[in-house]
Amino acid sequence: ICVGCSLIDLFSKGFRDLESAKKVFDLMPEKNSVSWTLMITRISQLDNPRNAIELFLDMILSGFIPDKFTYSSVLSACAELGWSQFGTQLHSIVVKSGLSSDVCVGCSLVDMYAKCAADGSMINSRKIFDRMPAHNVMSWTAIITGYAQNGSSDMEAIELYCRVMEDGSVKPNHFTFAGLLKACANVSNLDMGRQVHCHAVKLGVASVNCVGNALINLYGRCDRIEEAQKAFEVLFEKN
RNA sequence: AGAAACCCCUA
Repeated sequence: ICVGCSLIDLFSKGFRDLESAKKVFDLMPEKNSVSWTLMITRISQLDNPRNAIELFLDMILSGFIPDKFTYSSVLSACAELGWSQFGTQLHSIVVKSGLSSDVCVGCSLVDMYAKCAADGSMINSRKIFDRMPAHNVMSWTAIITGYAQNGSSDMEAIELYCRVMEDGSVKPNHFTFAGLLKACANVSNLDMGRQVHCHAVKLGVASVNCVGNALINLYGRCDRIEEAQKAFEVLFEKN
């Protein structure tokens, strides 16, 4: 099984050759939840989340028990498709399986509800977030980005960021800043954006592509072309 | 041996 999994990873991640990876998977004499999850994840990333979910259903029908790795991967596929009904079903299975307290699974649920809410409501996402027993930079980023992406409660994203800073136990990363700057741009809050920009510089992530692009977007929207240009000039990698 | 969060663009 270990050799098969390594081959699947080599073909899919290494050579981007999903077909060969799938052949190895299909020919494996014995499978376990690791090999199933690996194949589901790679199909979701390199092919189509829809096919990943199909394989997940095959996994269940074949009698294998998904674990927290499987659920976070499938929830992420579901989020990408915006399948809210399926997402809710997954949520209830996760709860029944006793996996809902895992931080990765919780993070995936927060993200799924944020992306699947038809009306852009963050209510379900926030409920999951508030009930999570532990948080890390990813769960904070997931909820902040959730508020930033629907555009109706960007101030909440900013308030959550303030809580992260007060708390002090979690260090924001480039993903956090990208989402937060998007929220600032949505409401054209230049003052807040500049403060956030300052923090990003202090933490050394202002030149990371996604942060830099978010800064350019923010300053562009606020008609600050010189500042946008400065953000562009310091990008590590321009594309 | 496997999982989760990110900007802009594509829209």
